[in-house]
Amino acid sequence: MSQVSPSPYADIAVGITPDTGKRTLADTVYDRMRWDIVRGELPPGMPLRLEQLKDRYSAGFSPLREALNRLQGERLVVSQSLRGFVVAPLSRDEMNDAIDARILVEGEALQRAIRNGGDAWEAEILAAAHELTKSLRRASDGFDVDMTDLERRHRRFHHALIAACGSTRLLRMADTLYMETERYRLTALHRSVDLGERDVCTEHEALVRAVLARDEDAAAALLTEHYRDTGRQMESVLTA
Amino acid sequence: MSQVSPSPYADIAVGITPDTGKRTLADTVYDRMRWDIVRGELPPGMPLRLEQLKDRYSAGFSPLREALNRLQGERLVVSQSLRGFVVAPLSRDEMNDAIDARILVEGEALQRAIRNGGDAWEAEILAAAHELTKSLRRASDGFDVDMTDLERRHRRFHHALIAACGSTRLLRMADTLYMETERYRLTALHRSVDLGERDVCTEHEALVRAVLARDEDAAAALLTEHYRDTGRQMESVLTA
DNA sequence: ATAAACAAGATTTTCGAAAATTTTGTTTAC
DNA sequence: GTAAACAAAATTTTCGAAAATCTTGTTTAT
Repeated sequence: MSQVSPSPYADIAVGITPDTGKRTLADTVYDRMRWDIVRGELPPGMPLRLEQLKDRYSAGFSPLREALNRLQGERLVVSQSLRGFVVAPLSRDEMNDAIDARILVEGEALQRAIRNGGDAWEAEILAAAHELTKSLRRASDGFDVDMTDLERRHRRFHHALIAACGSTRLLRMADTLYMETERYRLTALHRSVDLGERDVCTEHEALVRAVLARDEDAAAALLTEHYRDTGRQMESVLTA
Repeated sequence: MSQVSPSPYADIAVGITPDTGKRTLADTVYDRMRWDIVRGELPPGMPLRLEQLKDRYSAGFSPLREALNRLQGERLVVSQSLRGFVVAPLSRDEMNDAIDARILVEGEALQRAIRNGGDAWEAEILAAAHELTKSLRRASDGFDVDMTDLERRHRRFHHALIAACGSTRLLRMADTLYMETERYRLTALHRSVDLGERDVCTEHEALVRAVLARDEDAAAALLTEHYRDTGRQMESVLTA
């Protein structure tokens, strides 16, 4: 754990980031806060007091509130009128609900991508898989790996698989669900639960093979298994 | 078209409305604006100038911006940083994407509800169906029917079907997608395209029968057909 | 002791002015 | 005539203070 790199999610559509490169303060705060919540820097259940956020993000009330309202739509924060915002809590039930939804949405998206995807899609999958594998192996060999960078690679891979699905909605739902479930994985990692026992790289390879072979059902099944396995491993971390 | 009744969506979870009955100005504006967009009072593509909204909703910049940011998460408005907000445009592609997503999400939710639902669930479906049918028949008999009330009944019915699915996420996605597709239906109605040719009530009845018979596949198929038919009829309204 | 009533403090929400940025229109240079 | 440069107007975004509401602790009455 090192480096300074910012959020690995800066490109996510859910974020409603602009087409032009321009960014408002609210955009930046939104992005940073999202990453802070996903990685657990702002822990589940923490009350988000405006006065504190003001210092932390060097922003006034308006951009902060703007960011919080967006985050609410992605289930990363919850709010009660007149009683402010809280980092959305984590629970086993919520996790399983998120995983099930992810399997539904990404499963469908993957099948559509397999039907629609072209050469560029295949190429990007291979590129993303390679980049991820390298980082993962380096990490399991005990080297120091930049968490943010690893997370960026991880997301790039999962995004690449379904990128050619042809549906903006499915992609956006997948992005949202990715972040929701990632909170659990990163929390587990942080509490040094070894999720590394499995050979994730091999699972990824099998998935890529099925995808490139255009085997819809096999690919969807592998994806489902992949998520369920991860889910099972993470259940141990959660008390409720 | 008469009455004054407010938004029929006041209860929708997506809206992140509070547990307590309290409401902030932002909550109210959000709710009203959402309904204004869905029913086409604020037409697709319309730029949402803060100064105008200020008068229309009697609110300052803060609650307006808050509402707009939430609406953005539901794809009812789009924004470009520093260039403000616009009512999300309507297009055939978008409509079909929304319908497909709805079939995926509600299909799954319906199947789960059929597996989990109890007596109260069944009862609520019958109640909602009855209330909707009455209003629908009254309308087709040429009587004057309150649009907002009809819309409330319509949503109640579709919500009742999947209410017992056991997944907060699926319910929320369904709510969002409901509003997105409803924009097309209401726009079509407004341009007096006759969507009334079909006997929607009969379709509803068949669906209810399959659901109560706990026939997952038949119910999902009927739901799919129902949405696809409606979609086809609405395509005519759209130029692109 | 318990509960209602009240006051003080903390926090959220709202407002309107100020700052920053985009848009529109005009002028100038080539 | 066309395009760059600039100025004016319109608009969004941000700020900080004011208003509204919730929370906590104390007092008072029963």
